[in-house]
Amino acid sequence: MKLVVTEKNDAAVKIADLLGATKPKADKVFNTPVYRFEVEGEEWVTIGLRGHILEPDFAPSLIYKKRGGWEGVTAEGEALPAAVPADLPKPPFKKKKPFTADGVDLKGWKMEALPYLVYAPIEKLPKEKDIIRSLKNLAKKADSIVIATDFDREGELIGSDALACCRQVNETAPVSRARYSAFTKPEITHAFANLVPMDDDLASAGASRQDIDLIWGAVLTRYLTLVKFAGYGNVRSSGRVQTPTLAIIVERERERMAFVPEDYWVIRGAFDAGAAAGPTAGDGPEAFEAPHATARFKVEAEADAAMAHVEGAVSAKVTAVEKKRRKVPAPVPFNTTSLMAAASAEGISPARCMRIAESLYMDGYISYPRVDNTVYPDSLDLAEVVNAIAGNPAYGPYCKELLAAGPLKATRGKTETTDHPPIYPTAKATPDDLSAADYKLYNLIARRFLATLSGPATVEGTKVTLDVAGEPFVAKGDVLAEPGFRAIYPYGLKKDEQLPAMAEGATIAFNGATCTKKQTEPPARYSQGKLVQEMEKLGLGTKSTRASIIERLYQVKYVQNDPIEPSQLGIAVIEALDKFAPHITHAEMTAELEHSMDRIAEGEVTKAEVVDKSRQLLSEQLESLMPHSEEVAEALSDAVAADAYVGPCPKCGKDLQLRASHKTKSMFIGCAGWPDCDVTYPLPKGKIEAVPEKCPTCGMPQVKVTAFRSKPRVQCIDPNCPTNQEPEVVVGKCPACAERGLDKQLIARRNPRTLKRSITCENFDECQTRYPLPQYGDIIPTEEVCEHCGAPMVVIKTARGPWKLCPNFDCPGKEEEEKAKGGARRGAKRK
DNA sequence: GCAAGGTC
Repeated sequence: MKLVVTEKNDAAVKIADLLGATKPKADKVFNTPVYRFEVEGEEWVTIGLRGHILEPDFAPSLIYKKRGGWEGVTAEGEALPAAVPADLPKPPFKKKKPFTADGVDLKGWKMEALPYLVYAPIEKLPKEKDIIRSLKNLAKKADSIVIATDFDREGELIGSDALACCRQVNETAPVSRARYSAFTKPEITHAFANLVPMDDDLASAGASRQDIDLIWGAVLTRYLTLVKFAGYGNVRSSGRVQTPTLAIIVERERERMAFVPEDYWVIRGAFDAGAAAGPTAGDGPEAFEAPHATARFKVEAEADAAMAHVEGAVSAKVTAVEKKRRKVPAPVPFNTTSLMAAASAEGISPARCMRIAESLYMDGYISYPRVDNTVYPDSLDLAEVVNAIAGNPAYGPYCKELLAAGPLKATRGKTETTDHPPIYPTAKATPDDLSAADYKLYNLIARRFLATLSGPATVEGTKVTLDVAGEPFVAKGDVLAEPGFRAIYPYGLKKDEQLPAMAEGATIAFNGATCTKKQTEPPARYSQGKLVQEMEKLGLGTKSTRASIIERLYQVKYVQNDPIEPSQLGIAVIEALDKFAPHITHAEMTAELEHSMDRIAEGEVTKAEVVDKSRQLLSEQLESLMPHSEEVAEALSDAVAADAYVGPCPKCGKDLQLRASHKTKSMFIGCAGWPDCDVTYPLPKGKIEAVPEKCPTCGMPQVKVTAFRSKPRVQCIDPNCPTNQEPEVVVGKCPACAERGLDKQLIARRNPRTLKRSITCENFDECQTRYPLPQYGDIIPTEEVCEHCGAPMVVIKTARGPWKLCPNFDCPGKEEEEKAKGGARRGAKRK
């Protein structure tokens, strides 16, 4: 039997389909799907891994022996050579942690252990135990093994790990490597007819990346976390990719802080081409505004002079009319980065974009979403794809036009790789097939695909120069003359700015001018989409990891909001590392690593040499960091306090801070003077941010509250402040009391202690009737009563519009509603 | 309790 090992299940399916003389039979080994088929009478089986199946970790201890010096020990008790320098101080042999009698405990997070952790031996541990079990089971029976993982460095490493697992149970089966770069019959057939040996050097290059990432990440993360321990769950992480990424964000923030705004003045004139002289009503169809030809006056006196010149003028002369047509080229095919950037502009974060894309891919709606390629391969039948999605009525007519216009020709991007095709739709979907968010992304991908097959858009630009008492004004208008790809791809399209028709030499009405003082703006913060592009430019992360790395920065609270803003903690981490361990804060570390890996792959250096050199460098950086621990600790705790600060405590004057309750995992405001001062304030659900402005009514601090899917609102932290008082609203009669012949009122009110709002019976003690209410929105009673449970219906009026509901959570009507909704939408079904 | 890289 021939065993073929691929990187993912999908690849195992495709290879079986393409090579099998017989139709492959889907089977399972334990819980892992495998595919059996025959080639020239021989039995073949393909198995898909799940990416890396082994994971590096530190061996549990580092031992110093009086004879023989340092030794690493793996979990199995095998001695490993560790590149420990001879002059590394001997650990104090105490029976106390972190140093055990045997040596240094590498699993315990102790500051004193860090210099040893740098040199800790690393072993590879199983990560996907189920898959490894299935793989070994097949390998035992294999006569030969073909490693058919992806054709890149990580693929070689994944394959080499898989082979190591196979070798544990089968030492003799011959092994070869299939190298392919597309799932097409000719490509796969060729790869299996021309098998090559495994490239151990390339796999070593990948393994050195793993080791270096682990060592640097673990040492610096533990350092930052321990230097000012803030309780479990407060990890201050650092890594080869995330830290330089954070540094980019912090650098932009520094530029913004250092920015000195400059004043400038803008003059805008009001014109009306419908009349020969002003003043006119100025709101007719031919009225328009145009700025002075000097877009920005840097000197106020000059702006004043221009204003003085046009003062009293009632007409303007059209001195020039210029029309220019320009072509906007159709966009190029989507790869992962450009998809994330486009989705980010539509309000979908890169991480969310990739989660949705993964699920669309798994359900067969789009092609493989992790690609660098931006050129459709020749093997992709474009017309077939167009036909496949034409069933969506929103695309149908456009698809017809495209197909009727002759052979399809697609735009090409700059990156051409052969691993996967660019991202395109693979099946029709309509808003009824998908949840709203899934469809939004699908729609973007489908429309982008059609746009890449379309012609350019033609924009007609009109530039009209006007003269008002010797002062030049310039009116500009852009109109989409020929939509081209814009007919199907409206993303990022500017609205038409149509100027009224004007002839050169004509006189039109001038309705006066305004002069406005403005200030130059600092460079903008990065949006998540822009940051992904910047990371790609700097070689930070990969198509598969960038989104999750940005998400990680949010998770550890180094950054907040979108556009991305660093927290004080994020800034402090970068400042500390920049000062004492600058290597980790720069993208060059990755560039150097890439270079070293190329050399390992070429056989010029060994993995051990590269990793040892990196260890030495880390050791130096740690040595410069350790003596300044007090300074770093103080900077970090000051930053954390600054991030949490909301204002002064009214009782003791110390800082009021945002805090997380350990018990309920919710946020509240507490005094830094606790336990001496017991002042606390409750907070509503949602994201909370401190704002500098005090409450205009009572002078207490305020917070910005962003509840789920609603607009942010600023509110006073004091529940007793008049601004937080809501009138109690009588919404109707209590149905439970009515049943017992009592006439009791149901009242909507907010509990000042918990801030929760509910409808409660005035006779609650006896009848226990209470209905929960949404946190925000005005409550408006109605005369109606729920047909299912008899509770009074209420209308909630929010910014998103009013909606009527039965407040009873257990109302039998709710279940029916759920049933009616359920199943129709995939998104609802999934969660 | 760490990283970054695959993939679910």
